[in-house]
Amino acid sequence: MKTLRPTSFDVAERAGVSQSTVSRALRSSPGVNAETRARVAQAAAELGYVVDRHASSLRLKSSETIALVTICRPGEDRSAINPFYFALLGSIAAATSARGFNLLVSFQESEANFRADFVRSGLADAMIVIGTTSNRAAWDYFAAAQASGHDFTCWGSPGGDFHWMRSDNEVGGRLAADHLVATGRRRLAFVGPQRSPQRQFDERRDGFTAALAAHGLAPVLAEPPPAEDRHAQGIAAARALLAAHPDIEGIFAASDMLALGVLQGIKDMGRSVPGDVALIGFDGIRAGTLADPALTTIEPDLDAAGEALVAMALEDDAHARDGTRIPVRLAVRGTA
Amino acid sequence: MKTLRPTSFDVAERAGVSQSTVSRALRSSPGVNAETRARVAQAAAELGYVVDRHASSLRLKSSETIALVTICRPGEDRSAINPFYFALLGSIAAATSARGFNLLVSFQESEANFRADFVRSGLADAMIVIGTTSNRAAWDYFAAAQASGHDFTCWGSPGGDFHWMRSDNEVGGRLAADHLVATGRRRLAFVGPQRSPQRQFDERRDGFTAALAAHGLAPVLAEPPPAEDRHAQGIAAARALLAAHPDIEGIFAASDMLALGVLQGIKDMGRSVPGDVALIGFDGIRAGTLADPALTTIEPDLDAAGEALVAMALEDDAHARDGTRIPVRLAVRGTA
DNA sequence: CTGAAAGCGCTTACAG
DNA sequence: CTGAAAGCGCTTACAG
Repeated sequence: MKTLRPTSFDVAERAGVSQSTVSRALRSSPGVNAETRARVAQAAAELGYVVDRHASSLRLKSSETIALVTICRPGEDRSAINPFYFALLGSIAAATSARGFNLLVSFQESEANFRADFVRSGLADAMIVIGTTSNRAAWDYFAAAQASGHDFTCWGSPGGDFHWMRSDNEVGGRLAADHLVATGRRRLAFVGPQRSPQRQFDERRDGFTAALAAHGLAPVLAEPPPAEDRHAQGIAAARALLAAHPDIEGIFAASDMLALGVLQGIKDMGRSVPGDVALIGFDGIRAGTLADPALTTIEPDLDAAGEALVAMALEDDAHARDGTRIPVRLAVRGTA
Repeated sequence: MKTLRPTSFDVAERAGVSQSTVSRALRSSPGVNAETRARVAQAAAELGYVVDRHASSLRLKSSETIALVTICRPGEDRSAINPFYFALLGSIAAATSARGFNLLVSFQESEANFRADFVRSGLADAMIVIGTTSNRAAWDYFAAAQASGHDFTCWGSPGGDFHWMRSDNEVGGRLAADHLVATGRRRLAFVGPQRSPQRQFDERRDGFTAALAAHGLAPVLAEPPPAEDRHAQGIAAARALLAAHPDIEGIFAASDMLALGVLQGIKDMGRSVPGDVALIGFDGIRAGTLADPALTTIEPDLDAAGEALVAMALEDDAHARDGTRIPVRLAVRGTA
């Protein structure tokens, strides 16, 4: 029942001008008589005319869209994706939309749906890759894709020689250390992957350790045991940590999902938070504010992250070069 | 530094065939010699050739993409979007990708970025609209858009005469009631909007009420007071409810975000969960599993929801007609 | 300031 | 089974 979509020729006929004039008027090209322009706009509105983006993009060789791929864990249920990536997706969408661009999203997890040709097929002008760094096959695929000319920008430098953007992790680690020390905690621990291929967790740990060293302190470093997901890892890590070091007074967890598990683990061990043990996470995910008590965390400026990723992918911002850092802040809530 | 993207003419030259043959071979049209097809595929691979989607879509008049718009609260931070919608977005992405379609996403909140012309501009073959029902201006805009011929399918029937798909809310309400009664609770309450323009919350309440009536019981109906978001509403609602009805033994909240607030509110009143008060939510969001205790909830089958929304939007499933219900199940966790 | 025409890179009906 | 050619709906250099 769909009526044939009107073309610029239909608008031209109705406005009594040529098709070229319709195109110029609608793109607000300079040098179109104001009255003509109004007549065209009028006719277009009456017909419900909208420019065909395929014809337009084909001609202009630009689609004004960004492709965003989110790497998932293999077999992972979509609702189990780390909420941090959904929040990042939202901020990328905002930055994209602010430029009048469209956003194409793709969740990828295995050979069955790996894809990196969004730019080459003309579908997008640039590609951004975010998501879990634990999917080795996915990152190998994207490393190979880059080698064969598919360019992209990613979040968090998951190994490889990628263009990346990430939080100011070191400063975040320092903020966590300083806050814990300022509130009187001395026996501290860092819970996070110690041998991750990516640098993010290392940076958080190093910033934490360096700031503590300035106070003559050294944290216990706890590697979370393998488990179903970050949350489960956090629970197990906290239990083991408190069993081995009953005197721990403060914990800095490498991410909020891990921290939420640690929170549960601390409670499981019969300790109170923040009374017995203070806790600080990293990411600023919404679920942290819903925890009991609400999670104190290091929060990256997500709006800045979305904008910087898009700018860098589009290469239209000389300042958004490799290694730019997204500012973070300490969000003091209930756990520390 | 980007080399000119190769076209089908380049592939044709390299394979020693005509451009039309390249197109046929790559689209696996019938009636192409196997050996020719292999030679073309070979040449395409060597050149890193990928079909230009704009040229292809222009010709085929189909883009094989779905547009998904998510309505946000005005002024809402992207990370504050109800996680249920992110999960739904993920399942829609999965259903879309399973068909080899692309997904274009757009978060909209105010006049500044309302847009409904994805199909008319050729960018997408169909449009799905999800998100908060509390943004009146947005739904007025989409009602007007529909009136002027922009068709779409939405989640939850937010008023208007839309094509919609929603959970089997009544059954969900019944499951909650039966579980609460089966575990010995008699003094029960429903916490949720009573005068919402949309029917979803009413259906959950009605199912709950009807099932209780069969046991000769009637719930207290508590309208959450206005507050910043659903979570804050839940906290306030639980406090007021328990102050007015100290003998309440079980609560069914209209959504998980509300339930998470109710959980906090119950604790604030010095009651234990589920010891003193049992609690059941609705939606099955991830944050519920992170609560302490983990939230018992009514969980819609999101995979089915994504698939049904896409099928209905594409009108390629005779069974996915208006009014189809997505099955729900009771997920028993810690709060009831 | 406006119009006629070429061309973006495909797909497919029409010949052979 | 394969090729030459038309045409999808735009944008813009070229004339006027």
